[in-house]
Amino acid sequence: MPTIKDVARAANCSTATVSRALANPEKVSDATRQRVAQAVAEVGYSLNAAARNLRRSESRTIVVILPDIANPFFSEVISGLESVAHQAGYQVLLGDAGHNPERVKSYFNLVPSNQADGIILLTTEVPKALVKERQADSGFPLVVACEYFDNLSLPTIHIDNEQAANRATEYLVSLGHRAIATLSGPGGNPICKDRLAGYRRGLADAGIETRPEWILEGDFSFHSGYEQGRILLQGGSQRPTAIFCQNDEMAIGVLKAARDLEIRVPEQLSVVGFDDIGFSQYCEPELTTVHQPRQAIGRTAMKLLLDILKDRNVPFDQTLKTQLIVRGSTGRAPGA
Amino acid sequence: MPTIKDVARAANCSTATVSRALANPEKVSDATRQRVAQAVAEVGYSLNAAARNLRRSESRTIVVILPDIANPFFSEVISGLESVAHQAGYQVLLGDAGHNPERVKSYFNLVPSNQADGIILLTTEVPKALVKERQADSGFPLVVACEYFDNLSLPTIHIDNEQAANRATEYLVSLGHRAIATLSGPGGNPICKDRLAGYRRGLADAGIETRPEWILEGDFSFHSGYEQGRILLQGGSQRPTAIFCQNDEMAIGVLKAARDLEIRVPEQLSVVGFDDIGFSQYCEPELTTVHQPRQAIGRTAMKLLLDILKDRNVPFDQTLKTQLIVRGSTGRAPGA
DNA sequence: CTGAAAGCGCTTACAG
DNA sequence: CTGAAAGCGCTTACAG
Repeated sequence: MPTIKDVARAANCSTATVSRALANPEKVSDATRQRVAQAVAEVGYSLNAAARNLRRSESRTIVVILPDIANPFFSEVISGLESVAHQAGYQVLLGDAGHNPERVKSYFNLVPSNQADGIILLTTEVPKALVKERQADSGFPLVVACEYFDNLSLPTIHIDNEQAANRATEYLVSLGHRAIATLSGPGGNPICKDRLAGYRRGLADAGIETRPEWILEGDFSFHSGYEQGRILLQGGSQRPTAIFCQNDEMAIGVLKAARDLEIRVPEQLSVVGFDDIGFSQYCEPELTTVHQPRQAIGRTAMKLLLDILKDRNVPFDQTLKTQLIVRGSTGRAPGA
Repeated sequence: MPTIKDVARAANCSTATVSRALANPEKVSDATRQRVAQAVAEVGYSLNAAARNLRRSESRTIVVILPDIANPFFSEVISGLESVAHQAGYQVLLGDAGHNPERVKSYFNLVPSNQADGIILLTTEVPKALVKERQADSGFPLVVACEYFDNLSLPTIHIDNEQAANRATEYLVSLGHRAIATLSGPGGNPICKDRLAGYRRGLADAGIETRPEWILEGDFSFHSGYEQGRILLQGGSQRPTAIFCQNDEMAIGVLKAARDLEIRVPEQLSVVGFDDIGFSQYCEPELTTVHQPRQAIGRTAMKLLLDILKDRNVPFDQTLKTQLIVRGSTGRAPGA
């Protein structure tokens, strides 16, 4: 591989000048700049990033840690993250945590090892100690998005999960439903607790008592939605007329369970999801769901991290707006 | 950040010894190894990867270029790629091409700039010149998977697209269908041409003439499946009784078009997809489709690339097996 | 088994 | 506007 020395020789100048011509063209005369450009082409030079990173002690790389690359929720968040990063001259390294704490640890280690300048965390399924030592005052460039940690001080981009879940529940109430079940995500997750709280408040405000057997927990997968949906729909004396699911995949699993049990949606059962993934418009019936501004979440999170890296004074956390999208999976309660 | 010097001081030895203790523990005495380990913990050392990369001129990073991160087909391929890479001590940098040739160029540039050791290409939507100069004999470590380039000599992992499409078509014929349409992916893509060829051969072998108006092209999205599905299903004098789609998302779009037009699947229309994405079991009805061994494709591709990097003698390209999965979206032809 | 020393390819403060 | 030189933090061939 040709190095900066080869370019300098070909351009008949020093390596310092080549470096300047490439990184700060305005610090160099027109003639020199042109000679260098030509020499670069001539010898087929490309800058050795390892050397630059070592010298500058920065990598212009941001690591984004995902819980699971297969989750369709994240694709648009990533697209938002990447657009801002690339514009600012940063690359994005996507790290799939794959429910593996060791892997997460090794992604975090990319920062002290000078392979990444900062981290965006899209999951809270990480060793707690790892994050505790890296709160805002530690100087570790870390931004959390989509989810958040209880009782930790970390810059975070999120939505108002309690409010969004509450609106969804209120909407079901407004359709005359009173037998409203819910399917939560993993119970330890703060956003799941918030969504559950929003559901509870929605029922309480309508004077409806919650039933423990109508509050089930899944793991955000199609499959768990299907399994828990079957339990809700064929168990016990009374059947719910509506189910609020904490994400779209589980809601789509519930739709399938209803189909298997020959329960018609929305005539006999209303189903609401959360996220508005692309697929929610292609299931049968189309899914009523809470739309999250996923692009914007990604863009805002990356902006925040880049601002932190530049030591700019930035808003510590930001809450973005959601919107309930009404489609075919919800209707008036039977007999209402 | 503490450096190797700080560790050497704390362990009362040279930096060379520290380096050895960390990278080749067997080259160092037990006592020294322990002193170094303790010193590392004491000063909170972590190796500067930029310095190591510069010195070794390798990055232990593989870049995987995806056409579009939102495409659910790739998640499992990636998981296969990552598992092999991590085991071998490599990281994976996922690059979203986003239909942007400039971005692809910059990903390729990571290799000469010493930020990546090799590239795995999961799309052929890249500037042709970029690949032409990097064929097998160029020494550029590049492996293509899932897709391939016509007339270029590049190590490739793929399936037999012609055969898989042919089997799917034969299956429809065996159900008594003779009015079989197809929905292709982007026509310039070699794998799409192969699948189309398999379809044509299936019809020819059954003595059925192809009809140009029954060979439509989409872009692999839900939406294009829906649009083209409507055209196939409401156009002209005769309606096809079966549609073979070149991926699952388009097939799911076709299912929706059929629903809108009140055409019952599979009673009045059979639909076959390709890929077997997770969603194909949760649409209504469940999709008959060609299963691709996505994990295995990923694993095999990464193994091949790592072998190439180690200069091992390796099979140049490998074809993995597919399987037709019969589900609820196909049935006997009406009146057959 | 260990150390002194060279060198990977850049960038940048300093001097002119 | 340009160059000489130091130095970023490692690894490794060489010598002992």
